[in-house]
Amino acid sequence: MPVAKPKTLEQVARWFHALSDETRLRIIECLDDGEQCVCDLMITLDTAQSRLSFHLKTLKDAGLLNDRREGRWMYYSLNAHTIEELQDVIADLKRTDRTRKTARSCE
Amino acid sequence: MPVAKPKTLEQVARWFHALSDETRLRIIECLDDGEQCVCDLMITLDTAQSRLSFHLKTLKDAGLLNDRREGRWMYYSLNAHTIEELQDVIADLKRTDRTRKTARSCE
DNA sequence: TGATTCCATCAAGTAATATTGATATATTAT
DNA sequence: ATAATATATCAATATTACTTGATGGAATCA
Repeated sequence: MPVAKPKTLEQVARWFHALSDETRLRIIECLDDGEQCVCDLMITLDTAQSRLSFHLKTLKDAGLLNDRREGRWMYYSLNAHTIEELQDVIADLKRTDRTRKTARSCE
Repeated sequence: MPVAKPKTLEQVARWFHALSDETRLRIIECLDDGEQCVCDLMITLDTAQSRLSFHLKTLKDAGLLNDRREGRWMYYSLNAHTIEELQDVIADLKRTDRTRKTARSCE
């Protein structure tokens, strides 16, 4: 039986928080096609630069994105490792056979 | 090739927001063992009643929990269907072979 | 009926996040 | 060096979320 590595609730909550915003989900959709520089994301997402920068930082600080400088451009990409960890977290929720158990009665 | 059903970004963001709080993650951990009534969750999580009620509502409104009344007690349980949908969302992020693609150069 | 239990909801206060416009920094071009 | 470009960061404000204590409703008990 594979046992999931322990991840702190704090870390998991941070991941989910990073994913809890539509703009950031749109960023992730874009990056799913491969890495992109900020200038391209600005055009694709039609978003003000400082706003985009804020959301990229939020995603990066949560560990969901990698970045790479090339000249004046910053390229962002998805962090595949974190995404796998997230997948594990959700998979753990499905582990239990929920049909079997009901609560003990409270009376 | 299975193509994921479209889920609105708004809905997905709501799911992730519901999961972005440590208290709510702890609730979900508890419910992973089967349904529980609020009074038991209060004891297990050592949480004030109105606070717990707030977080249960947040999870329920997001579609992550089911509830059921039995006498004076409310029993909450995980919504397995939503969890499967969430799993699909994360799985979609892994779809792409990311090693292949790099951005076109910006110069 | 009145009292009690379980829970939801509300109001007020506080904290955390997001948006906007302005400024700063790094890199490259002239 | 000066100018231009790409991006980050800051400060002010607006918005959203969370916590707490109080109140209210529904179900049960005496």
